[in-house]
Amino acid sequence: MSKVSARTYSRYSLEAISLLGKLIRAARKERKMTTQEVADRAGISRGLLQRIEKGNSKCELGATFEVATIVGVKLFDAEVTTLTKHIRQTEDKLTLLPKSVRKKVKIADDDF
Amino acid sequence: MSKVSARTYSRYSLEAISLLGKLIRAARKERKMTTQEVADRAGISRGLLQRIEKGNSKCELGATFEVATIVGVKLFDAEVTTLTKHIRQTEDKLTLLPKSVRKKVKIADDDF
DNA sequence: ATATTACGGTCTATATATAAATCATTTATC
DNA sequence: GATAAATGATTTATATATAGACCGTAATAT
Repeated sequence: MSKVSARTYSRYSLEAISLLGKLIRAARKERKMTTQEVADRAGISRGLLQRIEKGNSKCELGATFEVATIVGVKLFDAEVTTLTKHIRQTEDKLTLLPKSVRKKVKIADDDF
Repeated sequence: MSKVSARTYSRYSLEAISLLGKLIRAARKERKMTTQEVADRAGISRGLLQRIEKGNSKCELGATFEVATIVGVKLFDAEVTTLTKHIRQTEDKLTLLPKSVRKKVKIADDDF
Protein backbone atom coordinates (compact mmCIF):
# COMPACT_ATOMS: atom_id res chain seq x y z
CA MET A 1 0.00 0.00 0.00
CA SER A 2 1.03 3.63 0.52
CA LYS A 3 0.65 5.33 -2.82
CA VAL A 4 3.88 7.05 -3.76
CA SER A 5 3.94 8.18 -7.33
CA ALA A 6 0.30 8.88 -8.21
CA ARG A 7 1.09 10.25 -11.62
CA THR A 8 -1.61 12.35 -13.17
CA TYR A 9 -1.89 13.20 -16.82
CA SER A 10 -3.35 16.04 -18.83
CA ARG A 11 -6.83 15.94 -20.23
CA TYR A 12 -5.54 15.70 -23.78
CA SER A 13 -3.36 12.69 -23.03
CA LEU A 14 -6.18 10.89 -21.29
CA GLU A 15 -8.56 11.63 -24.13
CA ALA A 16 -6.05 10.42 -26.67
CA ILE A 17 -5.59 7.19 -24.74
CA SER A 18 -9.32 6.78 -24.38
CA LEU A 19 -9.84 7.34 -28.08
CA LEU A 20 -7.15 4.85 -29.00
CA GLY A 21 -8.83 2.26 -26.82
CA LYS A 22 -12.22 2.88 -28.35
CA LEU A 23 -10.79 2.77 -31.85
CA ILE A 24 -9.18 -0.56 -31.08
CA ARG A 25 -12.40 -1.93 -29.67
CA ALA A 26 -14.43 -0.77 -32.64
CA ALA A 27 -11.88 -2.13 -35.11
CA ARG A 28 -11.77 -5.47 -33.33
CA LYS A 29 -15.53 -5.86 -33.50
CA GLU A 30 -15.68 -4.78 -37.11
CA ARG A 31 -13.23 -7.54 -37.88
CA LYS A 32 -15.28 -9.90 -35.76
CA MET A 33 -12.44 -10.91 -33.54
CA THR A 34 -12.90 -11.94 -29.93
CA THR A 35 -10.87 -10.47 -27.12
CA GLN A 36 -9.19 -13.82 -26.62
CA GLU A 37 -8.23 -14.00 -30.28
CA VAL A 38 -6.61 -10.59 -30.34
CA ALA A 39 -4.92 -11.16 -27.01
CA ASP A 40 -3.42 -14.41 -28.27
CA ARG A 41 -2.19 -12.85 -31.49
CA ALA A 42 -0.63 -10.01 -29.53
CA GLY A 43 0.90 -12.37 -27.03
CA ILE A 44 -0.80 -10.70 -24.09
CA SER A 45 -3.48 -11.67 -21.61
CA ARG A 46 -7.16 -11.03 -22.20
CA GLY A 47 -7.26 -8.86 -19.10
CA LEU A 48 -4.60 -6.56 -20.50
CA LEU A 49 -6.50 -6.20 -23.75
CA GLN A 50 -9.58 -5.24 -21.77
CA ARG A 51 -7.62 -2.54 -19.97
CA ILE A 52 -6.22 -1.26 -23.23
CA GLU A 53 -9.66 -1.00 -24.79
CA LYS A 54 -10.85 0.66 -21.63
CA GLY A 55 -8.26 3.40 -22.05
CA ASN A 56 -6.10 2.57 -19.05
CA SER A 57 -3.06 4.83 -19.11
CA LYS A 58 -0.82 2.39 -17.26
CA CYS A 59 -0.62 -0.16 -20.02
CA GLU A 60 2.56 -1.01 -21.80
CA LEU A 61 3.20 1.09 -24.89
CA GLY A 62 4.34 -1.91 -26.93
CA ALA A 63 1.33 -4.02 -26.08
CA THR A 64 -1.03 -1.19 -26.98
CA PHE A 65 0.60 -0.46 -30.32
CA GLU A 66 0.76 -4.15 -31.13
CA VAL A 67 -2.94 -4.58 -30.51
CA ALA A 68 -3.68 -1.51 -32.59
CA THR A 69 -1.64 -2.96 -35.42
CA ILE A 70 -3.39 -6.31 -35.22
CA VAL A 71 -6.88 -4.90 -35.45
CA GLY A 72 -5.83 -2.43 -38.13
CA VAL A 73 -5.72 0.86 -36.31
CA LYS A 74 -2.97 2.80 -38.01
CA LEU A 75 -0.70 4.86 -35.84
CA PHE A 76 0.35 8.09 -37.56
CA ASP A 77 -2.04 7.25 -40.43
CA ALA A 78 0.92 5.80 -42.27
CA GLU A 79 1.98 2.54 -43.79
CA VAL A 80 5.16 0.75 -42.84
CA THR A 81 7.19 2.13 -45.70
CA THR A 82 6.02 5.65 -45.02
CA LEU A 83 6.79 5.12 -41.39
CA THR A 84 10.35 4.07 -42.10
CA LYS A 85 10.82 7.05 -44.38
CA HIS A 86 9.44 9.31 -41.70
CA ILE A 87 11.93 7.88 -39.23
CA ARG A 88 14.80 8.71 -41.57
CA GLN A 89 13.59 12.27 -41.95
CA THR A 90 13.29 12.71 -38.22
CA GLU A 91 16.75 11.27 -37.74
CA ASP A 92 18.13 13.74 -40.25
CA LYS A 93 16.48 16.60 -38.43
CA LEU A 94 17.88 15.26 -35.18
CA THR A 95 21.45 15.36 -36.44
CA LEU A 96 21.02 18.95 -37.51
CA LEU A 97 19.77 20.06 -34.12
CA PRO A 98 22.29 20.82 -31.37
CA LYS A 99 23.12 17.71 -29.44
CA SER A 100 22.54 19.33 -26.10
CA VAL A 101 20.02 21.97 -25.07
CA ARG A 102 21.65 24.82 -23.26
CA LYS A 103 19.68 27.02 -20.92
CA LYS A 104 20.25 30.74 -20.61
CA VAL A 105 22.32 31.07 -17.48
CA LYS A 106 21.95 34.85 -17.33
CA ILE A 107 20.96 36.81 -14.24
CA ALA A 108 17.24 36.37 -14.30
CA ASP A 109 15.16 33.61 -15.83
CA ASP A 110 13.15 34.98 -18.68
CA ASP A 111 10.68 32.18 -18.57
CA PHE A 112 7.02 33.04 -18.77
CA MET B 1 16.39 -13.33 -13.61
CA SER B 2 14.60 -16.14 -15.46
CA LYS B 3 12.80 -14.48 -18.30
CA VAL B 4 9.20 -15.61 -18.42
CA SER B 5 7.10 -13.48 -20.70
CA ALA B 6 9.54 -12.22 -23.35
CA ARG B 7 6.90 -10.48 -25.37
CA THR B 8 7.89 -9.69 -28.90
CA TYR B 9 6.22 -7.18 -31.14
CA SER B 10 5.77 -6.74 -34.85
CA ARG B 11 8.08 -4.66 -36.95
CA TYR B 12 5.40 -2.05 -37.56
CA SER B 13 4.71 -1.57 -33.86
CA LEU B 14 8.37 -1.24 -33.05
CA GLU B 15 8.86 1.24 -35.86
CA ALA B 16 5.89 3.27 -34.73
CA ILE B 17 7.25 3.36 -31.19
CA SER B 18 10.69 4.29 -32.46
CA LEU B 19 9.26 7.06 -34.60
CA LEU B 20 7.23 8.44 -31.74
CA GLY B 21 10.34 8.57 -29.59
CA LYS B 22 12.33 10.34 -32.26
CA LEU B 23 9.54 12.82 -32.89
CA ILE B 24 9.43 13.59 -29.19
CA ARG B 25 13.16 14.05 -29.04
CA ALA B 26 13.18 16.32 -32.07
CA ALA B 27 10.26 18.37 -30.77
CA ARG B 28 11.89 18.75 -27.37
CA LYS B 29 15.08 20.07 -28.88
CA GLU B 30 13.26 22.40 -31.23
CA ARG B 31 11.58 23.87 -28.20
CA LYS B 32 14.91 24.01 -26.44
CA MET B 33 13.79 22.06 -23.44
CA THR B 34 16.13 19.88 -21.41
CA THR B 35 15.33 16.31 -20.54
CA GLN B 36 15.01 17.31 -16.90
CA GLU B 37 12.55 20.06 -17.78
CA VAL B 38 10.25 17.81 -19.75
CA ALA B 39 10.49 15.04 -17.19
CA ASP B 40 9.51 17.43 -14.40
CA ARG B 41 6.56 18.80 -16.37
CA ALA B 42 5.40 15.28 -17.11
CA GLY B 43 5.90 14.18 -13.54
CA ILE B 44 8.24 11.37 -14.49
CA SER B 45 11.91 10.64 -13.99
CA ARG B 46 14.58 11.72 -16.42
CA GLY B 47 15.52 8.11 -16.98
CA LEU B 48 12.01 7.26 -18.13
CA LEU B 49 12.01 10.15 -20.57
CA GLN B 50 15.28 8.86 -22.00
CA ARG B 51 13.75 5.44 -22.53
CA ILE B 52 10.71 6.95 -24.17
CA GLU B 53 12.84 8.97 -26.59
CA LYS B 54 14.88 5.86 -27.23
CA GLY B 55 11.77 4.02 -28.36
CA ASN B 56 11.54 1.52 -25.53
CA SER B 57 8.34 -0.49 -25.93
CA LYS B 58 7.96 -1.21 -22.24
CA CYS B 59 7.19 2.33 -21.20
CA GLU B 60 3.90 3.37 -19.74
CA LEU B 61 1.38 4.50 -22.33
CA GLY B 62 0.24 7.47 -20.24
CA ALA B 63 3.76 8.74 -19.62
CA THR B 64 4.58 8.53 -23.30
CA PHE B 65 1.46 10.35 -24.44
CA GLU B 66 1.93 12.97 -21.76
CA VAL B 67 5.47 13.69 -22.88
CA ALA B 68 4.32 13.86 -26.48
CA THR B 69 1.67 16.37 -25.51
CA ILE B 70 4.13 18.51 -23.56
CA VAL B 71 6.61 18.82 -26.39
CA GLY B 72 3.82 19.35 -28.91
CA VAL B 73 3.71 16.06 -30.77
CA LYS B 74 0.07 15.63 -31.70
CA LEU B 75 -1.39 12.17 -31.44
CA PHE B 76 -3.90 11.46 -34.22
CA ASP B 77 -2.98 14.84 -35.75
CA ALA B 78 -5.97 16.29 -33.97
CA GLU B 79 -6.72 19.00 -31.47
CA VAL B 80 -8.51 18.40 -28.21
CA THR B 81 -11.92 19.39 -29.52
CA THR B 82 -11.52 17.21 -32.58
CA LEU B 83 -10.35 14.42 -30.35
CA THR B 84 -13.44 14.62 -28.18
CA LYS B 85 -15.66 14.66 -31.22
CA HIS B 86 -13.85 11.68 -32.60
CA ILE B 87 -14.45 9.84 -29.34
CA ARG B 88 -18.18 10.48 -29.61
CA GLN B 89 -18.24 9.15 -33.14
CA THR B 90 -16.39 6.02 -32.15
CA GLU B 91 -18.73 5.51 -29.23
CA ASP B 92 -21.69 5.79 -31.56
CA LYS B 93 -20.18 3.22 -33.88
CA LEU B 94 -19.55 1.00 -30.87
CA THR B 95 -23.18 1.00 -29.83
CA LEU B 96 -24.23 0.02 -33.30
CA LEU B 97 -21.90 -2.97 -33.43
CA PRO B 98 -22.98 -6.23 -31.78
CA LYS B 99 -21.99 -6.24 -28.15
CA SER B 100 -20.36 -9.60 -28.39
CA VAL B 101 -18.44 -11.21 -31.21
CA ARG B 102 -19.74 -14.66 -32.03
CA LYS B 103 -17.56 -17.20 -33.76
CA LYS B 104 -18.87 -19.64 -36.34
CA VAL B 105 -19.26 -22.83 -34.38
CA LYS B 106 -19.82 -24.96 -37.48
CA ILE B 107 -18.23 -28.32 -38.13
CA ALA B 108 -14.80 -27.35 -39.33
CA ASP B 109 -12.75 -24.23 -38.65
CA ASP B 110 -12.38 -22.27 -41.82
CA ASP B 111 -9.35 -20.43 -40.58
CA PHE B 112 -6.43 -20.00 -42.93
C1' DA C 1 41.05 26.32 -22.60
C1' DT C 2 37.97 26.20 -18.73
C1' DA C 3 33.77 25.88 -16.34
C1' DT C 4 29.30 24.42 -16.25
C1' DT C 5 25.58 21.92 -17.60
C1' DA C 6 23.10 18.41 -20.20
C1' DC C 7 23.26 13.85 -21.17
C1' DG C 8 23.82 8.69 -21.01
C1' DG C 9 24.35 4.81 -18.38
C1' DT C 10 24.25 1.93 -14.05
C1' DC C 11 22.53 0.29 -9.68
C1' DT C 12 19.07 -0.61 -5.93
C1' DA C 13 14.66 -0.63 -3.63
C1' DT C 14 9.93 -0.38 -4.24
C1' DA C 15 5.60 0.03 -6.36
C1' DT C 16 2.89 -2.05 -9.68
C1' DA C 17 1.60 -4.02 -14.19
C1' DT C 18 0.85 -8.46 -15.88
C1' DA C 19 -0.54 -13.43 -16.43
C1' DA C 20 -3.43 -16.85 -15.05
C1' DA C 21 -7.27 -18.75 -12.99
C1' DT C 22 -11.86 -18.20 -11.61
C1' DC C 23 -16.71 -16.78 -11.42
C1' DA C 24 -20.87 -14.16 -12.81
C1' DT C 25 -23.22 -11.93 -16.38
C1' DT C 26 -24.51 -10.89 -20.82
C1' DT C 27 -25.30 -12.11 -25.43
C1' DA C 28 -25.74 -14.66 -29.62
C1' DT C 29 -27.30 -18.84 -31.81
C1' DC C 30 -30.08 -22.82 -31.77
C1' DG D 1 -36.50 -20.70 -23.81
C1' DA D 2 -32.13 -23.35 -23.71
C1' DT D 3 -27.27 -23.59 -24.55
C1' DA D 4 -22.80 -22.16 -25.12
C1' DA D 5 -19.73 -18.69 -25.82
C1' DA D 6 -17.94 -13.96 -25.07
C1' DT D 7 -17.30 -10.61 -21.93
C1' DG D 8 -16.53 -8.24 -17.38
C1' DA D 9 -14.65 -8.38 -13.07
C1' DT D 10 -11.81 -10.09 -9.23
C1' DT D 11 -7.94 -12.24 -6.95
C1' DT D 12 -3.11 -13.78 -6.32
C1' DA D 13 1.67 -14.49 -7.37
C1' DT D 14 5.42 -12.92 -9.92
C1' DA D 15 8.06 -10.32 -13.03
C1' DT D 16 9.47 -5.83 -13.93
C1' DA D 17 9.06 -0.82 -14.76
C1' DT D 18 10.09 3.16 -12.28
C1' DA D 19 12.25 6.68 -9.17
C1' DG D 20 16.21 8.33 -7.36
C1' DA D 21 20.83 8.56 -6.70
C1' DC D 22 25.12 8.31 -8.62
C1' DC D 23 28.98 8.59 -11.96
C1' DG D 24 31.52 9.59 -16.15
C1' DT D 25 31.35 11.84 -20.51
C1' DA D 26 30.14 15.12 -23.88
C1' DA D 27 28.85 19.52 -25.27
C1' DT D 28 28.07 24.37 -24.90
C1' DA D 29 29.16 29.11 -23.51
C1' DT D 30 32.39 32.12 -21.55
